[in-house]
Amino acid sequence: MVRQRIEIKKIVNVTARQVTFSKRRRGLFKKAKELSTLCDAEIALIVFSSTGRLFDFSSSSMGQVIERHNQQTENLIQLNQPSLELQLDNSASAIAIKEVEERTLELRRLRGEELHGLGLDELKKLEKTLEGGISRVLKTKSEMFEKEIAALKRKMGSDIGQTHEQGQSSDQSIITTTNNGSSAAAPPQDYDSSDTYLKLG
Amino acid sequence: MVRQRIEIKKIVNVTARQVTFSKRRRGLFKKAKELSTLCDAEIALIVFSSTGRLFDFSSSSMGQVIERHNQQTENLIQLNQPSLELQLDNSASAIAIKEVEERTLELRRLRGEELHGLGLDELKKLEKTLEGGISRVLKTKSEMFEKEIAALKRKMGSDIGQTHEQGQSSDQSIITTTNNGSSAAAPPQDYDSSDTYLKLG
DNA sequence: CTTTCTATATATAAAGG
DNA sequence: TCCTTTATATATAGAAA
Repeated sequence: MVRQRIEIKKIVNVTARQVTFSKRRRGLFKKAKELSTLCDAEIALIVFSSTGRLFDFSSSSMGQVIERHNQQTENLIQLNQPSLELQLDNSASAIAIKEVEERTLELRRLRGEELHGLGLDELKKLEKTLEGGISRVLKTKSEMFEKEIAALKRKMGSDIGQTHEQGQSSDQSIITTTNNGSSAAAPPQDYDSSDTYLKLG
Repeated sequence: MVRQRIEIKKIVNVTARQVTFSKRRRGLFKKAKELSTLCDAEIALIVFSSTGRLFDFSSSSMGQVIERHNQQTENLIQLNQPSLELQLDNSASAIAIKEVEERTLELRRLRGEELHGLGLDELKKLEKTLEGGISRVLKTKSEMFEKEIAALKRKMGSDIGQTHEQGQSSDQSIITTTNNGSSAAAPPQDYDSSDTYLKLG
C-alpha cells in the first residue's frame, strides 16, 4: 500500500510478515478504538498472531460484547463450551442446539446479515419470503388502523361534533405510515410475477 | 481526520455519527480482513452500532476464536463442580429448547405468520426489520449481477477486442427491476384479501 | 443508512537501527 | 520484535444525493 502496492495475500517472508503484522495490528486497534468512541459503538476485537500471541480490545467488557453477540447470533455453543463434549453426546441437547443454530442462521439471513455464501436462487427465495412477510405485517397493521378509525368514528358520532384531544400522536403516524406502506397507486416498473414488493414504496 | 482533524470523542450530531459509523466501519472491517490475510492471523471482530445493529467478521469461526480467547484469558471457569454433568446437560437442553422456541416464533413473525398477539409498535419494528432485510438481500443480489455483468464484459472484450466502459455502478435499476421470475417459495398465508390495507390510502 | 466526490489526514512499505 | 524516516497508498471529513 505504499511505495509499492502490496497484494492482499499471505506474506511469505516471515520477517516481513511479522513487521507488517505489528504495524497493521496497531493501526487496526487504533481504528477500532476510534470507531467505538466516535460513534458510541460497542466493539470487541480479538487477534491471534500467526505465532499464537493474543491481542484484544473491547469497548466495554469482552464478555459483555461476546454475550450480546451470542444473543443476536445465538451460536449458543459458546455458552456451554466447558461441557461441550458431554452435551454433544446428549442427543436431546445436541438436536436442540442444532435447531437453534439453523434457526439463528435463517433469522440472520432474513435480517439481511449473513448473505455472502448464498447463491442467486437462495437470495430470490429469501426475497420472496421477506416480501410475503412484509405484506402480511402491513396488512395486519392496517387492520389495526381500521379498527381504531372505526372506533374513533363511533366516538365522534356519539358526541356532538366537538373536537377532542384524546388522539395520541399515534394517529398522525397512523396515516403517514399507512400511506407509505400502501402506495399502490403508482406501480413501479415491470414485473413478471411478483407484485408484492411494490408495497415497499 | 481530513479536511479538518476531528477530535476522537463521541459525535453528537446523529446524522453525522451514522455517516461516520458507516464509513469507518467499512474501513475497519477491511483492515481486519487484510490483516488476517496478509499475516495469517486469526481475527474476530464484533461491532454493535449505537442503534443496536450487529456487524461481525471472523477469519475462521467466531466461536472458535472466542473460545481460544477464553482459553487464553481464562475467563471461563465453571464445570468445576463434578457430578453435575447431568444437571448441566439438562439445563443446557432446556435452554436450547427454549431458544429454539423463541427463534421459531421470531421466524414465523418475520414470515408474517404469528402476528395476532402483537401491538402496533411491535408490528412497526417487524416491518422495519423486514425492510432492512429485503433491502440488503436486493443489494446483495444486484451486486452478484454486477459482478457477472462485469465478468461477461471482460470476456467479450478479450474475445472481440472491444473496449467497454463499465462506468459507475449506477445499477439502482437492477435492484428495482430485479425481482425474480422463478423460484416459487409458497407464501404461507392467503393473499386474497391482501389489499385490505390499501383502503386507507 | 449508504454512497459519491474531493481535499487532506493517516497509515504504512521499505530500509536501516 | 519495535522505532525511525520517507514516499506514497489509503482512509475519510464534509457536503450532497
